[in-house]
Amino acid sequence: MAQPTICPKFEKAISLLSQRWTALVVYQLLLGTQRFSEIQSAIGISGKVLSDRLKDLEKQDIVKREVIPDTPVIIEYSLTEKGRSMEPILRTIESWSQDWFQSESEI
Amino acid sequence: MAQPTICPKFEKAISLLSQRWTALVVYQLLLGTQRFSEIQSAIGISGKVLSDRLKDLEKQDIVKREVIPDTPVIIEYSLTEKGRSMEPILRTIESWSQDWFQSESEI
DNA sequence: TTCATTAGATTACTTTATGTAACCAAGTTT
DNA sequence: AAACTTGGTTACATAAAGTAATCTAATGAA
Repeated sequence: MAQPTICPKFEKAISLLSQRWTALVVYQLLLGTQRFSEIQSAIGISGKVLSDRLKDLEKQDIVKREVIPDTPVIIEYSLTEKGRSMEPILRTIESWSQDWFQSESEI
Repeated sequence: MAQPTICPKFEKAISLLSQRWTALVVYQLLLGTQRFSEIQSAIGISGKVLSDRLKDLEKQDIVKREVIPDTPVIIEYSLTEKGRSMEPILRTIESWSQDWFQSESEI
């Protein structure tokens, strides 16, 4: 029984998206350029994990990190073209969640 | 600075999809009803975690479990309507992955 | 000069998730 | 009875994520 193997590109995408916080960080940056602490307080992620995720996402060319010499230094994060290209994925999830999940108040 | 809070429905969907293996299990079941061992060998997941995931997905009404009294017993897993409604999400990820990821052989 | 402040990040440590491999149940064949 | 089968579970090891304290480098207050 030769199982059709799962496409490696698809697997890479899935493994990226199934890493905790990744999708929420990208979703948050769809709103525009943000600083470390803005992302942190918006999605409620710990500094340690946000730092890890942003490094991963930078390495994968999804997020761009820009250092602005001010005092204290300002670091701005934004989506690259590849990052922005993920918008349809997030929108599809968003719309599915509206159709199929109840809000707490409806329970 | 009142941060707009992230929608709870969306957060639920994201937390479901960012659980390792969940998306791949659903993707696999889009091909049709399958048995435990078929899913297992198709996506390379351990029995323990597959068992956990299927229980979660059943509880969330995404997967249906059917016991067929044969010998040894046959257990068939399939998607519910809610499960099938996730297809657009998987297809969007699939298409994004084709556009933005290199296959190993292209590196 | 010394101290406190700041944003971004790291470190040490705890808790949770996942992986591995051995084992179990119940019916069947040998 | 012993061995085989599928769909699990269990015990244990490793990896990932959470928490809280700490670091750095520039600056301004005391």
